[in-house]
Amino acid sequence: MLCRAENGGIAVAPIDDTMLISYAMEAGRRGHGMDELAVEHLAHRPIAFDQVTGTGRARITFDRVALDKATEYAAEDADVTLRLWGVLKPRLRTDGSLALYEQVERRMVPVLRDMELAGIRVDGAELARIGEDFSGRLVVLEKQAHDLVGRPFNVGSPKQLGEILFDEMGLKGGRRSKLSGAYSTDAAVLEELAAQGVELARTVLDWRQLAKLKSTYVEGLAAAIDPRDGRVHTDFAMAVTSTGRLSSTEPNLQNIPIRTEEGARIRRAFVAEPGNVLLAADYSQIELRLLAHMAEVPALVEAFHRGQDIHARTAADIFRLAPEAVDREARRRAKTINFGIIYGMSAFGLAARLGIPPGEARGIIDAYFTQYPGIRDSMERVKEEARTHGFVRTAFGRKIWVPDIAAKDAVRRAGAERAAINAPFQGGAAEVIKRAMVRVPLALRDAGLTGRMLLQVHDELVFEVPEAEAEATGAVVRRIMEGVATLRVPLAVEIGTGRSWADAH
DNA sequence: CGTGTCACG
DNA sequence: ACGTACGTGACACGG
Repeated sequence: MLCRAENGGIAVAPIDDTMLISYAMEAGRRGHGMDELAVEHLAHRPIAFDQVTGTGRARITFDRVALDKATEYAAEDADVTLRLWGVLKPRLRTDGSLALYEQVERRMVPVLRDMELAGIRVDGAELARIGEDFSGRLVVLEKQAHDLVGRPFNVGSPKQLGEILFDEMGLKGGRRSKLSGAYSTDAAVLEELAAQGVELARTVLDWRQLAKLKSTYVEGLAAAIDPRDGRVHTDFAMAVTSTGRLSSTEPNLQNIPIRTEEGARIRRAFVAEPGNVLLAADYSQIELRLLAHMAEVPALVEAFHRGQDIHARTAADIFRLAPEAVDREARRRAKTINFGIIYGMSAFGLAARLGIPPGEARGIIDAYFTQYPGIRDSMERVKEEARTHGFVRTAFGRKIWVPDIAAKDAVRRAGAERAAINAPFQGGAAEVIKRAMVRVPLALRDAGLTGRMLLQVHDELVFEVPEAEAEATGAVVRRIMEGVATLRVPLAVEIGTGRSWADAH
């Protein structure tokens, strides 16, 4: 990254970044780190960091590396970066990716820097209380599991559990994994057993949920609170995913629980500073809106313009029901198939999700494509584009490479076809929210508002704002987020505020 | 350190 | 006959 020195020489707003230049052109095709780019574009393998600092136990920090070695390493780093820039920068224009890079990706760097620096307040005392509660319940569940089996075992060991369920207890439904030959004991398997009345399965499911929440979130999050400000600062990665999405690490703040009551307690520990509220702004059904737009499906376009419940509308269309005849089950099935379409599903996959025979699932898919023929055509075009060029494009022109589309192995190839179908939706949504992210902070400043953008969770932005500014901030955020793209359907944003992240939904 | 599992969108 | 919905990251287990 080539940067202007500011803030004590810490890079904040790049002139250019070879990682992002590469990512703008070749997402999905390779990694974008300097070493990998140097091998690919300069036929040069840079000095390994491990080689300079030592490996394993011998590793030392860079400040203790001998000056001549440190100099060589650092100088090479600068040299390689400049040479990569000379090769890659001119390609952006001919590749057609210059606008994506300059107007979206590069402008995201200082935006994400501000978000990472700001962090979000997490109530450590509340996490501790949740942890105490979970610990007590885990002890009870563990004893219950041991009693059901008749002896102690490690509830957290899938291997031991599988052998108990399928060898000792002789239960049916044991699927052995291809690689290790171990029985699968994942949630789908245990839910099936629990439905058959196997008490141990429900106990383990409950234990697993609490154990997951306790180790990853209660303890992991508590350890990540910066004692200097009581806040958690994630690290957003801009060039990791194959689709244009961000990712978040150490800690990952893009997978904080919400779906269960126990999970929601964790999210309630994410709070605003006194006098402030958290404001959450979510794009409503953004991937389905992109589907309606890209496949030009008249019924779906109309439904979004009218503000209809899109899953209920789909249910009415494919099951041939009057709108008032759509019950919860029909809507649930339609919702599952709508998601399935976006994921490039198979009849088998849909059958597994709905718990129905594959033949019946096939019938539902046929009805869907009969009702919305534009979607079938659009999916075929996308697969053809992938086979012809090796990449697909989002509605805004980002190339997403799908190298496995040419794989000899049919299973890999089928997986690549599903990824190719999904990429324009997932990648298109990622671009919409990135465009909003570069505009919203400027718009807030222009409006004299002082709130800060803290988090992005794929279709959601989280802000911390003074209570008195909440309403005005929501109006600005909505205006920008809904206005960043003009599609055949409107973009809709749902906004909520509250003392905690859970309350903001 | 690979595998299984599971948290999110 | 096969394996089966897209994209991530973190943790525990066990060799």
